[in-house]
Amino acid sequence: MNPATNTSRLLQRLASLTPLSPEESHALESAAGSARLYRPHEDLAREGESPGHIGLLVSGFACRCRVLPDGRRQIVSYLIPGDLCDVRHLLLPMATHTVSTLTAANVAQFNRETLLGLIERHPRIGQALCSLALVEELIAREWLVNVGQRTAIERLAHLLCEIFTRMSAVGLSDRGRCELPLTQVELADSLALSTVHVNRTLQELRRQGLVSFSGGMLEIHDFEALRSIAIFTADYLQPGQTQHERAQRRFAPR
Amino acid sequence: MNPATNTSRLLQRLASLTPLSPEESHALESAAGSARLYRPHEDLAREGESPGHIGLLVSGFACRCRVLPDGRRQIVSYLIPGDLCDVRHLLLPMATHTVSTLTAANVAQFNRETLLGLIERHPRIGQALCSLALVEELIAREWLVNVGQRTAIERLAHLLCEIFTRMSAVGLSDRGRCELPLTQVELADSLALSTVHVNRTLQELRRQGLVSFSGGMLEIHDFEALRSIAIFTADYLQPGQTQHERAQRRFAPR
DNA sequence: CGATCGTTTGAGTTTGATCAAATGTGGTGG
DNA sequence: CCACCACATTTGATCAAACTCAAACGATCG
Repeated sequence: MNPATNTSRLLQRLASLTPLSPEESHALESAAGSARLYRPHEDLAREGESPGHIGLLVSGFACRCRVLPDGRRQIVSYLIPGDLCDVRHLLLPMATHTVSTLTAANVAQFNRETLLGLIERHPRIGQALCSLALVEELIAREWLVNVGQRTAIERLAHLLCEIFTRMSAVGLSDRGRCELPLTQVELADSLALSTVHVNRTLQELRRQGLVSFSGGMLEIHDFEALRSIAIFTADYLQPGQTQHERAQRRFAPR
Repeated sequence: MNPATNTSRLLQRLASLTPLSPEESHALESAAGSARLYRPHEDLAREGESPGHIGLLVSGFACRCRVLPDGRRQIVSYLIPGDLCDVRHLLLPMATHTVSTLTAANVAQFNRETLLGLIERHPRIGQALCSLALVEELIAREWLVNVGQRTAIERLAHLLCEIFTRMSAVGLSDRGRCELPLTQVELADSLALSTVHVNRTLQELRRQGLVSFSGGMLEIHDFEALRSIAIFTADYLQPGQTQHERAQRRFAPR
């Protein structure tokens, strides 16, 4: 891992969806504003507002969530380094979800107008960003399947597989381990389970020797077994790959 | 309602997101291939395949769903007239969901290359289509909140509110009524409930005098009450509107 | 050294699932 | 026109996954 620039993880992800020329990459890179540091549990965007810039999570974790008037909360996605807070605000003015940091986080800002101008000159960049948004949609759909059809243990296993795979894709995993600074309350709000049940389900995964999860660190001891419990496939995370490429890498992603 | 052309409902929806010039509209209109008629329960796209064209549902209903290897099925969205089957295949080659008709359906085909060429000449069209995809993402997220946080009766009420609002937006509702050719099995697979429970929940909505639903026709007797049970707001369906516009129309959508 | 936050454990409850069967409702073909 | 079939809806009875409530335990921190 070379020392990451603000945009390097984003570019890494874009490259796997829509190949960008060096100039295009560079143009995007230089459009990024300097990063601002946020503290844990600060809001990056609030439901109903229309921010004038697009944030790029450089480091740290954040989540996107919706809260019903009576307090029920559903986390609808996690943001990891390299994720854009809201590509959709380029085109749709109003935020329909709140985005909050989970940990301290560095967020680089793209000015909305600057980015729109950039896309006009480099349509490929627009395509790439749009692809990124489409992948987010696939993830949202997979979460729906998860919460709708899988049992508690399958759900949890699936979430862990997904996050680990995404972390790996931006070089943030190492020998089966990655950072994962989530509390059981947050897991519960993601999986639509109670905290108590998440706790027991986690214990079951530990008991089976599949994962360790404590101190903000996730370690997967047996990815194949976890994946099989979860009925997880990474297709939806790498929709740019053809079947053939995927087959070749089947045993590679660690 | 003037006699609808193949693309008129699509154009109607696009107009509310990204204003298109008459030329742009016309260009898009003439890019549409002739419609093909499908029978009920035919697949328009299959998981894992990469279709060479983009379908536009001209009439009829369809659904997008994922099936787990053991048969559990989650419907992840409904397609109504004016919806594109898969904008995302413009950029992402592989289908991650199966799309099937629910009723007989007319589907106009856009050739993928033609449409990409069109977008190159008219970037605004690209923007508009991208916005459309973003709205689908918002819908998917709302479904996640629905299945994750709402009770059975809230879920069902929410789904009915959503579909009715979408049907209204393309001129397919009339005095509180719209077509809705879904079986209770399909409702169950959308809401992550059992058929039996959907049946009982529907009865409860009927008992409260809120809706009628039979023979493929939905009638909402008290939208306000239904909406209040569902904790429904249409924000996510009309994200192009500013707060102000929405306030003005609050009492208008019928 | 309390205070706060997160995790863990136990006991009882509820929502919605499952199973099984009865009752419509169209369609088809004799 | 009726017998039949497939499919959808409805009802009843039982069951289980996950929830709620309550309390204890454990870290971390000013």
